[in-house]
This record gives sequence, C-alpha cells and structure tokens, in this order.
Amino acid sequence: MLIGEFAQAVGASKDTVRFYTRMGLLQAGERSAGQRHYATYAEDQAERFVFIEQCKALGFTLREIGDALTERDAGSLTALRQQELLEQKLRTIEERIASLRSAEGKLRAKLERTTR
Amino acid sequence: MLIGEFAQAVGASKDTVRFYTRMGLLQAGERSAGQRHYATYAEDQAERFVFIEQCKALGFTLREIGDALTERDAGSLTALRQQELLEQKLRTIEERIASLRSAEGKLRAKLERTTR
DNA sequence: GTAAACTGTGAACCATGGTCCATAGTCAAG
DNA sequence: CTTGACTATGGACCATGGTTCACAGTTTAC
Repeated sequence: MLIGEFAQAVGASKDTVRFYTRMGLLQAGERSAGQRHYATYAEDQAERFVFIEQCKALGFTLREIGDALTERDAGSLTALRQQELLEQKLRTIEERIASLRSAEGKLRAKLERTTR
Repeated sequence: MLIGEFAQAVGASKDTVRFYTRMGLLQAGERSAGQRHYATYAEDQAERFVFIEQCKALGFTLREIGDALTERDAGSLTALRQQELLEQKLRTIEERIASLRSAEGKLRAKLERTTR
C-alpha cells in the first residue's frame, strides 16, 4: 500500500503519516522505482495507527507512544510494564487537573469580588 | 531603573523582562549613552509585572494579558469587561478540565482491564 | 589604561503535533 | 507525447513562553 491509500484507510493526512513514520511510530517498507524510493505500508501498520490514536486519547505524547511501541516490538512491554505506564500517566493527568482546578478556584474568587 | 535592577526587584530574569517588553506587556523608557540606548523601568512597571503574574496564575496567556493591558491603558477595561474576560477564561479552563477528566476516566478503565 | 560588570541586538533553540510549500521524479491513460 | 495523479524531500511555519548565545558598546573601579 502506498502512502495515499494507507492515509485514507486510517483517516489521516499523508503528512501525518510521514510525520509518524519519521518519528518511528509507523514502519514503512520501501519500493524502488528509477531514482526514487516509495514508502509502503503493510496491513499491521493500520493496527499500529489505531493503537497510536488510542494512546493519544489517553494523554500520551507521540514521544511516549514511540517509546512504548519500541518496547512492544522488543517484547518487553509486559502487562506489569503497561500498568506502570498507565499509572504514571494517570498521575500526571491528575496533577494537571489539580493545577487547572486551582486556576478555576482563583478565577471564581476573583469573579465574586468583581461582581460584588 | 535599568533592566538588571528592575529584574531583580520583580524576581525575574533580564531576558524575561526584555521578552515582556517586546511583547508590549511592560513599558520601558529610554536613556541614551553614546551610540547605545538603554531601557529604563519606572516604579509603576513593577505593579504591572505583578498584575501580569496574577493573570498568568489565572490561566491567561501573555497575548491575552497584553490585550487586557492595552484596554486598561485606554481606560476601556471596565468592571463589566473584566467580568466578561474572567468568565470566558473560566469556561475555557472548565473545558480543559473536562477533556483531562475524560482522559482520566479512560485511563482508569484501561487500568482496571489491565490489572484484572 | 585595563578589566570587570553592565547593557543592547538579533537570532537560534527547546518541546509539541503537525501543516504547507516548492521542486521534481514516476506512472498510467488518452 | 502530454497531461494528470501520485509520490518524495527538505525546510519553513504555526502558537507558547521563554532561554541562550555571540558580538559589541558603556560605565565603574582600580
């Protein structure tokens, strides 16, 4: 599958697919033609793409997803390790929520003073 | 007051002061010496700096703070207008919290499935 | 007179997640 | 043979909030 077909299949732009590939998130094969090399994407890369999107929805950065995929490819992404990563991320999300809630509280206090 | 003294007075780096000045958040005077021009900061700029920090703590971006300061300087930052800006910001903060909570919920669900 | 401490300028750089652009090779249909 | 559709490459660009750097003029102390 060339990039256009793959991008359409997963519902992303070709630029995004190229970007993910450069980041090492997706693995592309190569097909030569004259002086040019065209990237090809196998079926399993679509599953990989879905995995990436799910991780993104969980709040992971592309960098973190790349690291996790590398571990997965190496076979070292055990259930325990997965749990660890999820718990770490949960903590950082909770921190961010707490910091936003603090801003929210200050805003409400300020609003009350302003409205009063 | 030259930049070094001012920066120390407000507890920021000289680079930050220059950055804010370029952004239009702080207003500097000018003192010439030979071919060079040195920025000077009056007392009221320290209050301005405190205002900026408070706004940042409320979740406003530097751009938004700059706009608000411009309105304040023009005398058009009425209590009603302030309330409006605070309410707008409160809404965006709430949206961000909601989106983080969604990620949090998904993470917890995933953790439960993984741990089980 | 010279060295230290201060100042200015413009630009590049950091992370984040892409998008957009120009230039140019490849391939199939007409 | 030409046109259109596809592809690759490298780099610039967006927002955000600064930081760091090199190069160079100024001022103060000794």
